[in-house]
Amino acid sequence: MENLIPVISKLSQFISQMEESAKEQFNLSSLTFSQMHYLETINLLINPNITELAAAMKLSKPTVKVGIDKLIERDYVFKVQSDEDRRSAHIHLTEKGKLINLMHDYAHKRIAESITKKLDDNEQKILIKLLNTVFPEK
Amino acid sequence: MENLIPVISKLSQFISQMEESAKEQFNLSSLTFSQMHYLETINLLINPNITELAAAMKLSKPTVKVGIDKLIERDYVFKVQSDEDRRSAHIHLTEKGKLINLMHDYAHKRIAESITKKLDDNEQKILIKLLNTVFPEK
DNA sequence: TTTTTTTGTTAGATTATACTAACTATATTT
DNA sequence: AAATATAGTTAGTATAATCTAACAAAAAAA
Repeated sequence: MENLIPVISKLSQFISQMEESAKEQFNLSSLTFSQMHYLETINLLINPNITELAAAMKLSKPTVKVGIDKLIERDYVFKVQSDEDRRSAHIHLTEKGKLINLMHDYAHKRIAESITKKLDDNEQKILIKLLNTVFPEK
Repeated sequence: MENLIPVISKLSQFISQMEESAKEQFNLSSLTFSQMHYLETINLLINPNITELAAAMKLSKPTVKVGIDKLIERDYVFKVQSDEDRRSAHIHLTEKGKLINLMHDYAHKRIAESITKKLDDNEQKILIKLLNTVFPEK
């Protein structure tokens, strides 16, 4: 296990670098970190309302309200009034907001490319098998 | 390669989660993301001056000056006047500031543990060997 | 059908983060 | 030695991010 730690450290740094550079390439540098965090959490929770989003992000509801208003103004998200509960609205990502997913996908693809470039076909197969054991599908 | 992308995606998310939970455990939740970024960059550049730090972070010097003043006030960093150039000072992490390194180390250890837990001794050896091929020492 | 709870909002305040312009002191170049 | 450049600071400003308190409207519980 001790031998694994340093290489995890490098892997972790490498992933961060690739995510950072993907962010630049997708012109998402104008988003603050906080705004990225909103978009990522909305994506994760799948169209949450303000209350759910505030709980997940450990922020007050007024804080989240203000943050979402700004993201609406800039066309990253929109609200859909709920049918079941007329007080509530679900927050959705716009096409522009979904760029954040494409950005992550792109980063992951680039990371996968860098890795496969250094391994032959057989090694690649073994690595994929091992990682799938660690992170099983579903 | 296509098979590698989804598992990279999971790995990337898992690493983020572990870093986040390590941040909480090290009582670094009171630091903003921006402040974490200062500490990480100072660590990376090894005691930079304000000008170098501003360049690396793509921020103006007055912005960085204010940010560093706050980190000094909270005892995360300190300045050491340069001998060669009396205009300049190097920024160092305090023991409290170095917590950020311990935090990352801890996260990496936890990640390594989770991975080894799912693999037998032989599989672990192979994984370490493959990752070392991808990220060679030095 | 009242009462209570929940969702979201408004208002008002504080602190963090960022900028440009202008300045001082020191180094470097001419 | 004088002119220019560099490191850092100060001042002033704008916007982002956060909070608590108080409220309206709707839903749920009594």
